[in-house]
Amino acid sequence: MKKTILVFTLLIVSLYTLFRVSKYSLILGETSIEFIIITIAVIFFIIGVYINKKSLHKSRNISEEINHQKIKEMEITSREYEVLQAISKGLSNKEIAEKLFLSESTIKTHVSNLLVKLNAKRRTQAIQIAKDHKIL
Amino acid sequence: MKKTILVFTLLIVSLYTLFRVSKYSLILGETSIEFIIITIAVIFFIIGVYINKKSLHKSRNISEEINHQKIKEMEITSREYEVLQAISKGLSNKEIAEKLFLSESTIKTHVSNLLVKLNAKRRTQAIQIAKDHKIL
DNA sequence: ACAGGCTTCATACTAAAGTACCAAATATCT
DNA sequence: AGATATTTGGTACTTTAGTATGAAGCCTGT
Repeated sequence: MKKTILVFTLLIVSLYTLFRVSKYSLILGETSIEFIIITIAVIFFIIGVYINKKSLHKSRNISEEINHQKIKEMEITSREYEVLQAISKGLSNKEIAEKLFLSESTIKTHVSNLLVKLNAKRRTQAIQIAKDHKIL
Repeated sequence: MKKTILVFTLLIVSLYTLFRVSKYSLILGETSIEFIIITIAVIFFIIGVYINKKSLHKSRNISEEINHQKIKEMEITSREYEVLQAISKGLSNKEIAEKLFLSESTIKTHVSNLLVKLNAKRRTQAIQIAKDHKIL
């Protein structure tokens, strides 16, 4: 938000400056109209590229962000989500159990519940489905 | 390539048109210099946004493209790669076998070889490693 | 023609993954 | 405090995954 305001302020200031410069130049007869037009064109071309890059960058990150709303909708609990993340990293149930200081039985329970909630038959499918829903 | 040429051609034409219009307008005294500047600014701003969007789109796709070179380096054969893709979609060995009209034994062999080549212990880990190497 | 890699498949096995069902401790919310 | 959801864990079982080994047919380059 702050950046947007800054950019637009700079835009207005540069526009105003261009007015003054171009007018003085014309009155003094030193600069040709072609030069002014080219200058303006180049400046605003660069501004266009810059703003677009920024906005695209943001929207790209948003699209790759995790959909927390969807996690709630699917009724995936926080512990289950931790297990899901571990699965996507390629860990086995035993490894996940060690990582979270739990028994393998517990992990199996979580995984089983996850598969039902994600409507998956296997953990590999769960990864795919979770990524489709932008949960991972 | 063709599009780039088209865009630059349009750029030159529009620039030339602006020259003519601005000159006539000034001579005739009908249009203010401010209006011309704003027009040019807007047009080139839009052009900047457009070109940037195009180029970013291409570069983004390139960065997310599959690293075919890496596949060769890891000595993954074409059949093995097909199996790898199927694994990442969450299919079981049986399902992969049906999809490729092969026996489950064959798929198991391919998977086993894949795990060695990818230095993975499980198929889920293979997916993760493959994505890290931009093979998937 | 022959070596070498690729693909295919089988058997026999071990290891993980996943299901079903139950039970208890812990939070959480009203 | 009591209902509810979460988290944890167990047993017993079935299914899938993965390993090891061997073998045969098929291309490809020499």
